[in-house]
Amino acid sequence: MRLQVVEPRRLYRQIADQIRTLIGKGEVAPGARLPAERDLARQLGVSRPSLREALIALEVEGLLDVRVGSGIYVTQADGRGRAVEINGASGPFEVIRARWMIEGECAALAAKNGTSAQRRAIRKTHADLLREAKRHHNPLDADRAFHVAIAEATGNSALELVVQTLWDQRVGPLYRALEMKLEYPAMAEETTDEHEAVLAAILAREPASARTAMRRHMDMTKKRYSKDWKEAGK
Amino acid sequence: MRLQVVEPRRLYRQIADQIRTLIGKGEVAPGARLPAERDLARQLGVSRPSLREALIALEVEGLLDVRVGSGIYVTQADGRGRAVEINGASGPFEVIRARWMIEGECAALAAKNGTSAQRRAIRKTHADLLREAKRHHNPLDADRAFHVAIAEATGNSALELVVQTLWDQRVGPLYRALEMKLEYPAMAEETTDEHEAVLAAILAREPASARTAMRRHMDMTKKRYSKDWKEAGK
DNA sequence: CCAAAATAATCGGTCTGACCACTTGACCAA
DNA sequence: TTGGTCAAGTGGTCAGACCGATTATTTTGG
Repeated sequence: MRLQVVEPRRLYRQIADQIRTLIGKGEVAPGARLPAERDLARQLGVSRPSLREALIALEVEGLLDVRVGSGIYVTQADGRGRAVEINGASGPFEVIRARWMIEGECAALAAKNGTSAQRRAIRKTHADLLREAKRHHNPLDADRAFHVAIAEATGNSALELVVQTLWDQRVGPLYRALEMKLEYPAMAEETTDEHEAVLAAILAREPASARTAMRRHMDMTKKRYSKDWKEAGK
Repeated sequence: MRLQVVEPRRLYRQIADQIRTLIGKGEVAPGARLPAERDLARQLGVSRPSLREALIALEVEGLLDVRVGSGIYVTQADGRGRAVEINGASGPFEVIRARWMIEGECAALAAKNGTSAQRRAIRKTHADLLREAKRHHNPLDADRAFHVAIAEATGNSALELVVQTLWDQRVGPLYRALEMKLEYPAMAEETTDEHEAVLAAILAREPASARTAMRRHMDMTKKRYSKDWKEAGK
């Protein structure tokens, strides 16, 4: 029996997602005015403070422009900015592809050359990751630590640097828009198996299966991204 | 007459600025917990909804991490990418090893997926490289351009970033000491064959031989380094 | 005595309702 | 036409309350 994970998701994010999707689909034209806060709140079935939190989040993201006494307007620079982002900073799928290649080898090298202390460090970061996920915290930091620990176990600090660099690429606005949609605590559930497969292969000192497990993790990550990519309505 | 537009800054922005400054100055350590919302609001002399709006703005910016029932924490994201650099830049041989792995695949991908325009760009950088070497100039910049052009031809900007990152690792003190010993103009002569083999394989669209040629180039580079390494007398 | 379970204190999440300040546009008067 | 006035609509802010989640503490059972 597969149960759906409950959503302890904060209200303002759900509201922001909804409005962001509306803007993304072009159902509200750039420059257009949104309904008044009170009306919007009533239509969405939420209180005004919650709606305001969502509006402020969208304002910080640069999607909305709130003018006192006048109304809430959709920023006009939207389409332009998105095109630049896609052509500019490394997109999520490019990063995933690169990580598939590089981190797969890292996992193999870690299984082959990692010292027992390094393996212990990997296990520790994995334990942290599980704990964070179980508490419904944002597991991003722990996830990063896990992958970096594996890279560290290759004994090659240049590879460690590369893994860090790629991971930190997700600071970009495109990434953030994507991850806003992802239900991290729920996602952590899905990734648990993949992470454990990687960990097990490294601890067992099996380079080939470590590489396979890591590549599989990347494939699944890509799949999760594409799913939300399409749902976001482009 | 030039007049300045008056700007009645909204409260949540003033609050967010104040907290952001605090974090920037390091007066609250990364990972540390902020006072409870009610306390913070009282200390700042504002209502809780206003404070919450500021917190949400900072959360969207990625500076804070709000955990239900626990507290508000400063994100640890700052400067963690520096860990490797601080602990000493990656050594030359580590970088060569990583480049062997990554640029080998890049060459294969470039041969497989590169557009004709990208291949032309690679050829141009190679021509520049030859010209610089012939004039006994320092060919380092041209060399870098050649490798980056190949990475660019993979069509994956993340890989391009990685190649640049690894190349730029040679700013470290260890590298500098090593390269001081290397007679670059003379070395350029040796590398010419290797570079041409890579170029030819990519232009011929033969992924396997492109990978082999690039790996051979890296092997030879490593050999040149070790030679001077020993000559330098440790 | 210790570990597990129940309890209490703390903290963020959300809502209701109210009042204030600003913007806008209609209307009026000079 | 010009300037002023005013009222309606809108965002800005506040106070207080209740809920659920988390965490530390106490109690309980072995």
